[in-house]
Amino acid sequence: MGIKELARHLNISIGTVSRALNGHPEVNAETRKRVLEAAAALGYAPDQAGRSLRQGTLNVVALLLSTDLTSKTDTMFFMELSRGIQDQFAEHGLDLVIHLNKPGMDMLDRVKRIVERRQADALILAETRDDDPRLDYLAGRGFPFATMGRSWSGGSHPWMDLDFDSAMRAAIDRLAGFGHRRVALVTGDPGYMLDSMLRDAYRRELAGHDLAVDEALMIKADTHEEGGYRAMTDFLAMSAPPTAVIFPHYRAVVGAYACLAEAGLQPGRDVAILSCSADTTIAQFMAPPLTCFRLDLYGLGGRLAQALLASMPRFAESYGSALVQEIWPWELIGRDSDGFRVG
Amino acid sequence: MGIKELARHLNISIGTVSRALNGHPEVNAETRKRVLEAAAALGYAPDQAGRSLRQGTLNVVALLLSTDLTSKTDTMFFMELSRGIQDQFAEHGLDLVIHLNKPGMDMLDRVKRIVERRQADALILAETRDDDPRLDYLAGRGFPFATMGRSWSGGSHPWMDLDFDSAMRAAIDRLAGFGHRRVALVTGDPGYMLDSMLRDAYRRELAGHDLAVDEALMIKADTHEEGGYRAMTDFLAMSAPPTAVIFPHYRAVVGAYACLAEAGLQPGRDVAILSCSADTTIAQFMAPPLTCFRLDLYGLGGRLAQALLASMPRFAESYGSALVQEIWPWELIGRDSDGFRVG
DNA sequence: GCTATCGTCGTAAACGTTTACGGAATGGAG
DNA sequence: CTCCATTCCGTAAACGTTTACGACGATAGC
Repeated sequence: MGIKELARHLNISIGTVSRALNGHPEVNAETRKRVLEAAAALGYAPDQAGRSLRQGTLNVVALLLSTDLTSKTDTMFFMELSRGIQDQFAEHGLDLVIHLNKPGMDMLDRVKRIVERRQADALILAETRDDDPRLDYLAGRGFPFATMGRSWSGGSHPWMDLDFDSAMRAAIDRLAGFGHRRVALVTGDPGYMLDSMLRDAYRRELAGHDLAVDEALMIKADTHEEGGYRAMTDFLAMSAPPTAVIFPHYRAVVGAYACLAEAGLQPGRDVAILSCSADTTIAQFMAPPLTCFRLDLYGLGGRLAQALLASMPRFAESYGSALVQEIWPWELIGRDSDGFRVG
Repeated sequence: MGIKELARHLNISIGTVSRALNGHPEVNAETRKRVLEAAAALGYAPDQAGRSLRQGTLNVVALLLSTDLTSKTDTMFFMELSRGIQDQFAEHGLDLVIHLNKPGMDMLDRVKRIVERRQADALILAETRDDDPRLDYLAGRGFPFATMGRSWSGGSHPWMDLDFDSAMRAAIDRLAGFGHRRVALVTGDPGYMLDSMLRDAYRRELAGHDLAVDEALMIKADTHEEGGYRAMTDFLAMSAPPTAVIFPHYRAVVGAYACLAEAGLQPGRDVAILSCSADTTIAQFMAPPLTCFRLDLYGLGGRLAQALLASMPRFAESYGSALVQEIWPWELIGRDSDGFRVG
């Protein structure tokens, strides 16, 4: 069962067995074959704890999800991302541990605990905030980590992010092409980099289309159904409501649709609705189908994992040690929720 | 940083330090206080690998999710469940590792690998199938595990499940009360215990209401939006379509709604739609709001974790060693998707 | 024939922790 | 004072693996 038993069974020393299993060159080809066959036959697999202790590594990477996922954000997004990350790690014998935090718990404390107790070899953070203290802490300790989403400063850690500028340009191009001039934006808390960058891109692209930026049309709301419902309610109460609304978070769109239905209005006919979010199956089954963006989240997760691996010394030989920071494009999928001419 | 350094810093042996930290009784109260204070001050936390090696335990429980989550099933369900499980485990210093499998991979192999490589101290399985080979394997090896969902035989392992009978009774009670006599059911693959039990309960409750069971009204479909769309399409093509349809999986309802909209029909007026699924935020924002069931998934996850703990020898002292198998009730929340009289 | 090199393998230390065992000090009973 | 029990603590072994070091034989160079 242990390596000792395997060695005894083969009349070989445990040192040689270990070397044979780990592919070290200084072992006879025939000996290696015997060892591998015996290991397979006896179902031997090295004990993680022993190996971890010896080489000071756990083969575990933790993914920390910071907000209350199920109630506020898009679980689909993170499931698909996690799958991509995990499959990539699996090829290197690494496990992904997803840490879901209780709403009240401080994220920095959580990170500190994981680092100090050596619960993982590396960390992946998501939903980063501007000036996120977690990043400084990890960088200060020299702990390997990567993030989904960049900071304003860029930073010197690996990350993947989305091209908000081009997405917003495509969105506003499309809406302006339909004749819309009062285009609203509903984001979540701008404390998150995601929402902050969306707002930034929105301002820039409006200006690029010679459209005035009306601060009243930039609403901050919760990123779930009820948030979207309330935001839409606010818009309808205006003296001059927007003719088009961009919802980066698709769950908010569900709320907005409900609000419009109650008011006897129809998305895609009375108000244009467009979502800057990854395309989900539900988007094409909404009534009317939702215009949003195509995004390869599975692939993105895989690349994020690779970027992290490249920053870890033990994988330097297979990945080099380049700093990988990528901005992924996404492609607009026009559907019926915003397809009408105005004015 | 290790326990050695901490001991040297205190002029105490490492044995005593270890005992002090682990709450053993044979250590002076004042010594214990000094140790705890120093540990906190120096930020010492025991190394998992060393501890694992010594006491042959990893403090890790794996949750195995078997189907392709994001594309086929309800991610919300498992996120909420996971949160409950994890929070419960956290109180005992256990980590929850979620293993997402690639669609093509055999589940039994995955389980075997986890057990043989000692990647976890216990397992939680979901989406069990009738005659699931994983259960036999684990029981045979004496490996601690629990399942979300029971088998027909009940089995001698801990599980949590839902009370399908009472839910189906409430659903059919309600629909029959509105005058419906042709009530259809759309489930996923009956190979899964969940769908199998739903079909069973459906048959029984129809009979209990003196309604005939028409096999043509029991459709098997994929449990996502497109599956619901297709099922609804099939119903509408019938010479005598059902006047009410029960969709256990809420994602399928989204597809059904879309199908009805295209046909110029309205849920809750032309066809009654009712979902035997946990209430999600989206359900109340559908148009019309969806009748479904309230379920405390977070609490359920916590109980499932406790049930598993009770089956593990090392936690016998805190949990006894009773076999915990519970069937949870859920409460129908009537909304507008099915609220109309027929006939 | 002596030495150097190479290929292969065994030995033993080390990783950080927990715990069985035994010892020292103390206190109380006789 | 002796003896025993109790309280507290130090010592060292053990968990399963990896790897630095050295050993051994064989081969080659001179």
